[in-house]
Amino acid sequence: MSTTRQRVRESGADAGSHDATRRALLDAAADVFAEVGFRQATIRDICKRAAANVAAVNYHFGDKETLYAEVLTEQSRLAMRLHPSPPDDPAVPAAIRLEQFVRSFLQRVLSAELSARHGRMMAREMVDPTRALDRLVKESIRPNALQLSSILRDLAGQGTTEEVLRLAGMSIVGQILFYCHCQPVVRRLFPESPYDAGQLEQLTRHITDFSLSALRGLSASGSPSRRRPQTKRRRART
Amino acid sequence: MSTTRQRVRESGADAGSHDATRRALLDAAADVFAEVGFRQATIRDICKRAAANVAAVNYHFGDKETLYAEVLTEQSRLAMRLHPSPPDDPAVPAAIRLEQFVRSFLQRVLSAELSARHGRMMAREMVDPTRALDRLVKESIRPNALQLSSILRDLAGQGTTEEVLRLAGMSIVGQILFYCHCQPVVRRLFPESPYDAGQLEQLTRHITDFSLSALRGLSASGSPSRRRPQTKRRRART
DNA sequence: GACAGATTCAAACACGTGTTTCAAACTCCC
DNA sequence: GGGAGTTTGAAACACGTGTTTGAATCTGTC
Repeated sequence: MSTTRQRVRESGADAGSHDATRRALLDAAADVFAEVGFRQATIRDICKRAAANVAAVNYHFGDKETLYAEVLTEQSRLAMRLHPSPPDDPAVPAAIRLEQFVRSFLQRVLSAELSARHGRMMAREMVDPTRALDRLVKESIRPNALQLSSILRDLAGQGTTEEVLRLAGMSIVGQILFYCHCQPVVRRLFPESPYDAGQLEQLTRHITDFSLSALRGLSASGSPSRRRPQTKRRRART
Repeated sequence: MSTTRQRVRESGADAGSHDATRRALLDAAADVFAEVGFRQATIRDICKRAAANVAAVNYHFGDKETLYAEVLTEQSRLAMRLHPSPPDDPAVPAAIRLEQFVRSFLQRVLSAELSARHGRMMAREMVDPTRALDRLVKESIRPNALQLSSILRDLAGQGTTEEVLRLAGMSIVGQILFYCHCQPVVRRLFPESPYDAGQLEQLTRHITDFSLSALRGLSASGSPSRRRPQTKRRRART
């Protein structure tokens, strides 16, 4: 088992032991935070993996929370750099842009080359937020939501209200995040599910098709939301 | 601030102080586990809310994990009793059964009268599983998944493969769970979102419409999954 | 009322946590 | 090579954790 520190130091680019230790800490911390979350992660575990002393975190970052914040933004930028959202190019058909949006989103949160670190950390932030969530929303979640809105606006019919667009956006993001947030359950329900690149591509196509098909139907059924008179609310009677 | 214990004792039905303490512990534990999760919850906090001694948990339940397991199944059964899944009645149109499935699911995980305890605990189990997850999958998640499959089988066209049914099911559950798992984000993106009974009903209708519309499209487009030749994989450039 | 058993209680135990301390080792520059 | 400044290291600190202990109190029964 080679420590992160060794990997960093052997990989050349050793700009002094200060930066090497800092790098090793960031890498080890990314693994640990993704595996067990901010609160459950221990500085001792991180430092052991980075082959650094327990005091290293406080020396280089001040405290655990600052280290976490740096890891979070670094992983977020890394994921966005490796799998960027599609450009907002009006020349590209909106359906294609939606597919690209879904694909890049899925890859950011699930692709193996990132060990799904970003996705796991995001999932934890949503279910069990830390003080870092506000910045995360501002810097990466909200921009993403706005981009999806813009794609959906192009896709939907003229009469579609902002509210329907918002709901449709959440339906799409919900489908994507399901595979990220519920991975332990999906693996138990469908043990044959590989969660590899091939399946990611299959998921991309399914979510895109499912959502495009849904949007076509919603546009076709027109704007009035007063439909379905047959079902009164809550009339289950066994 | 009245403690759970007081509430229990004042509410009559005091079948001896043993059972009263046990009940108070279960209630307090449900609140705490839902608020901060199994690992972050402390026995001292639970006992303080239950107005019981620190040793009470070990005396009545053995240890923290056993208490957690009991809370989990109790809350799960409570949610299922208050908002049961629709019966598998072939006389009811599948579209209606889907709507009832979505509504009861949303109510189980989000409705205020349960303080969304069940939903929060489930969300935590999925993102950060404990040893209780296996039983949860076996006793409540898998049966639910099977019921959804049965509804979808009735809804989809004849040629629909098991795999497409599975994917569609996950698309639907993903939409439902999004509002549960991502509540902190949704509240930040849309501060006006009330998360009340009215919105639950609106969500029920949206998710049902969206999904029915999607399924109609998928059935119509036929079984062959080899479509969309125009987009080669990963050709983003820029 | 007295006794056995059940229940509660304050205190303690053993351990793990984030953080701090300060001396030792190292680095860099002259 | 020496010394200032940086970085590391082992140890300790203060606190919070789940669990245990054994005495005190309560409960029901004769």
